[in-house]
Amino acid sequence: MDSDTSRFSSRPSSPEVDDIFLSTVKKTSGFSGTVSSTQSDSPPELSADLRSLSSNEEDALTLKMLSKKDRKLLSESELQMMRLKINSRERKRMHDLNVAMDGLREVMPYAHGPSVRKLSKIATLLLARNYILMLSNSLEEMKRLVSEIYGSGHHGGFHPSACGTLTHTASLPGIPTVSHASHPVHHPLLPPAVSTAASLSAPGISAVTSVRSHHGLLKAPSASAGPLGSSFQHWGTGMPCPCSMCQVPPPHVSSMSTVSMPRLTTDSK
DNA sequence: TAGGCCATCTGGTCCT
DNA sequence: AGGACCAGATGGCCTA
Repeated sequence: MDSDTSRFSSRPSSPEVDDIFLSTVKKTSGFSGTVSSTQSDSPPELSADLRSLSSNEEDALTLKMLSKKDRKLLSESELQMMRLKINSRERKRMHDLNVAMDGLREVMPYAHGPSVRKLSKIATLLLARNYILMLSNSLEEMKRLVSEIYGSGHHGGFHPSACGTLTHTASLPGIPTVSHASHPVHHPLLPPAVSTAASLSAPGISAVTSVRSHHGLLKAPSASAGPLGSSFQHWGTGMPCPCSMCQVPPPHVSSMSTVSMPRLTTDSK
């Protein structure tokens, strides 16, 4: 957490500390509104701004910031440095958040590249949520099918739904080892399920365009749960995927899109 | 040009 | 007391 994440800032225009200081000085020296750091590109006259720090607005600002005791103990320059320190922390915190967001984008099943516009934050979160739901459904489907396959050949000796792992079958006598690397290839579900993430790249792009264009991802999730839910046409040669997940989108997906995230659908900023 | 997205500043609140 | 977290405000950049 204490790592220097400012190096990974997705915003190349992220200001250096000196620029931040200049922008803050610039702001507190007479400008009433907040000053975005992007405005600090042109270096102001630092010495002149420092001399003007004792303006009425500066005083009002510092008076609001601190208690009477603090006002007595701290000089204006100390208050200024404290404000810069707070700003720097907040900036770093947001940078860390952006780094985490970039990390999330990297593992999301949508096309990455210079020609593809980066997912917005809200689109990244929504896509990630749908992706997790889709993977969960894939896992459940796999469990169910494995249960059907191996459960029918034994006398109730296998209960994947209870055990929850595919590798459990390895302990059964006479049953070939089943693992993520060697699952049965005769069933149509498994290859698509494993390659689902890669095959969802195109839907990911549609998610981007959807959000960018008319926020379809945010306002009206379809019955197929948005870009991921509507994109289960990953089964080869244009034929629909035979797995039940592709046939029947889970109802809770769309419901959660609107119920569990009300602010996303109603908050218009 | 309007709207979306974003970074930053700022003050308030909560936690350790 | 200091730091983390949050939300509002503001302005810049970009795109349709």
